[in-house]
Formats: sequence, C-alpha cells, structure tokens
Amino acid sequence: MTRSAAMTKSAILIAAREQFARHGYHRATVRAVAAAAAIDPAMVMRYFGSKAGLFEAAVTVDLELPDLSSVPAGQVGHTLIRHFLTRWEQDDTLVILLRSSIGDSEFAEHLRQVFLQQVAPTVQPAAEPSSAAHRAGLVATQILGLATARYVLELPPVVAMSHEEIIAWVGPTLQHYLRDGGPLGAHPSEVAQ
Amino acid sequence: MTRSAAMTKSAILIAAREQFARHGYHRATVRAVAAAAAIDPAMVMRYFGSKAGLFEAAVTVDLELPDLSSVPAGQVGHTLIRHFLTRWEQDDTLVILLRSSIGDSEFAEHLRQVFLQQVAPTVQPAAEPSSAAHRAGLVATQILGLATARYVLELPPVVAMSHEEIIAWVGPTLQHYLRDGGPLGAHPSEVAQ
DNA sequence: CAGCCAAGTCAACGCTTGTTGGCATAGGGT
DNA sequence: ACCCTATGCCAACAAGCGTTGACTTGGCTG
Repeated sequence: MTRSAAMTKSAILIAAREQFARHGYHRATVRAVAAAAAIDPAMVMRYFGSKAGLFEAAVTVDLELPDLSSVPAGQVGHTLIRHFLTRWEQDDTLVILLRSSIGDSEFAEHLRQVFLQQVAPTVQPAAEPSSAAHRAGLVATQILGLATARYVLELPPVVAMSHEEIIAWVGPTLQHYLRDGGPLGAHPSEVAQ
Repeated sequence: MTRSAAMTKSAILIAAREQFARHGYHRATVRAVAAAAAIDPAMVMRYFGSKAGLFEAAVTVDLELPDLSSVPAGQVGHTLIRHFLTRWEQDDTLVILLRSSIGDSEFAEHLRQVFLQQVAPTVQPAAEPSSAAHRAGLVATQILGLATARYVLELPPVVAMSHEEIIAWVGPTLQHYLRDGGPLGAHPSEVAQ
C-alpha cells in the first residue's frame, strides 16, 4: 500500500510537532518522528531535506495578535491575556518554540525576532509612548512566565487556575505595565494623554 | 606538574557550572567541561562518577529566601524582587536549572520541587490565606518570566532595565498577587492584618 | 635510593544521532 | 502487458556522546 506523498508529509509534520513540543528541537529525534508517523527516517530527509528543514516546515509562528488600537484603553490588558490563553491551546507552536529556545542561542534569536516583529509592534502603540519598549518587555516577561509555568514546567497551582481566574489576575498586571505611571512616578517625561 | 585533587575538583565544578549555564544539562558535554578545566574527560568520571553526579555536585539550589514575616506587609513585593535580582547575579544556579528543566520532564520535576519546598513555604505566609497557593503560583510566573526574558532569552528591553527600574515595576505586581483582593475583588475573606 | 600511591593520560568500547545511496515495489497511463 | 515514476525501505556511514580500563608519571615516605 502506498500512501500519497501529501498524506505522508502531513503525517510527518503532525508527528514532528508532537515531538518538538514534548522534547524541544535538540532532544527530539528524526527517528522518533519517523516512528510516530509509521515511516522510515529516510522519508523525513526526502521530504524536508534535513532536521532543520523539518523544524522550519513544522513551526510557523503567528501569534495572530489582535489590533489593540480598536480596544478601549482600559481593557487592553484583559484583551491581551485572553487572546494568549486561547492562542496557546489552539496549537502548541509556542510551547515548541519555548522548549527549543531555552538552551540554544540560535533559537533564542528566533524567539527574540518573534518578540521584535509581532509582540513589540502590536503592544507598543497601546503603551505610554516615552517608555514603550520597556513596557513591551515587561509584558513579555509576564506572558512568557505564565506560559513557562503553566505549559512547560506545569507548576500545579498555575495549571489548576481557570482561564477566567488567570485573566482576572494577570490582566491588571499587563494593564499596569502598559498604561500606569512609570516606576515610582519618577519619569517626568510621562504624559497622561 | 600535579595539582591537588581538591584544586582539580573545584576547577571541574567551575567549568561544569559554566557549561551547564550556557547549554543546559543535555547539550553540555563532559568533554567540553573537561577541556575547559584543561583536563582529561576521564578525570570527571573519577571524581564525580557520572555526568549526573557532576550535575548534582555542581548545582545545589538554595534561593536563600528571606523571612517575609519580618517584612512590613506593604513591602513584601519589593523585598522579593530585590532579593531575586541580587540572587541571580550571585551565581548562575538558577539559569542552569531553567535551561536544564525546559525540555526534560525529570528536571522540570526538580524545579517543581524547588518551588514547592522553597518558594511556596516562604511566600504563602505572606499571602492572603484562602488563596495562598494560587498567589504563590502567580508570583512564580512573574519571577520565572523575568528570569527567562532577562538571563536566558536576553530580550533587549528587559536586559536594558536597571535593578531599580525592575524593582519599581515588578514589585507592585508581586504585591498585587500576594495581598490584593482576589480576582474581581471576589474574596471577601481577605483580611488586612 | 626504592617503592608506593595519588594524579593524570590514552585509546577504545558501545550507543545514538543525522544523513546518505542503493535497492525494492506498487500502480496507473499507453 | 509493459514500463516508468513516485513511494518507500534497508543498511551503512561518520560523528559525537558517556563511560571504561589499562597504562604512565610525578612526588612524598620509608
């Protein structure tokens, strides 16, 4: 029985995402992916050229961030965290990237690019302008930490929380980072517009 | 020239911490550690038995968390984040554990134990009692995220911030997680003592 | 000076990894 | 019925890993 090439490719991609999400790029093996797809490891090379090519084909990072400029200023934080929660459970692209990035500086660069090209441009217009970069960075720390604790390390109390609880707790934090007065109110450049 | 055994052991440990911090447990190699210590890989095995033994000897996690009960209730957040910042730059034990834990469930368990045995017991008494576990988890997300962004992924805006800026921004967040009213102000059990 | 023990080197093992090239086979178009 | 091509498998490679055991050297003690 010979499957179609498209079917096999898709089966490999599914298995690859599974393995990359569980073990990260380096610990995931081509052989394990092939086994999960019920196929010979050589097929992976035929269709994707190399392990790196497989990764690139399997992982395309699109955070699908909403346009925050059409969100009421007071609800930006809640909107952001709600979006990320649903986005995380849509597929495990982000877990893959997290697991792969930690411990490899090249993949860290990959994630830095995601921050630079997707998070920063979306978040900064919603932030107080004079310190927008800092604020976007702070938002990233909270979101990264939540993802790490809940989906990677699986800290029990963080796993146990419901979406609504998380939104109610973390939303104000993001709001604080984006819109509140600077540290200690120490930035005279701050302008409430 | 023959060094003393203690000197060699210590040189190996220093090199090991460096390698583990840079690459995590799995990607760090015994051979690289040995090379950095200007020594034969076999010496590592003689002194530490195995790579796992080396790791255990090189990494002992003591967060040295202060006693929060002697800190004014309003300053718990600032005290916590200030402590972690100085602790992180004291040595790179935590970076090692972070880099090693992501992508290996056994090491993730290790980090979960650190949370359970050190963070939770220290933080929970300072939190509102009826939801102490959740609150400790939230604190962990913010601290983990900051460490990941600043010391592992090295997001530029997060690296650029000074200690005082971070303390001023993140302190209130931790304070919020520990002491503020529950989500939606829904916990009437909160008591200001 | 002889001998012994700690400190260190060396070569090799078994294993796993990504990757390659050659070989089988099925199946549809002519 | 034939053949050609896409699909797939198998065996093997080179490299890197942790780990092992036997050997060499240096320096102190008697």
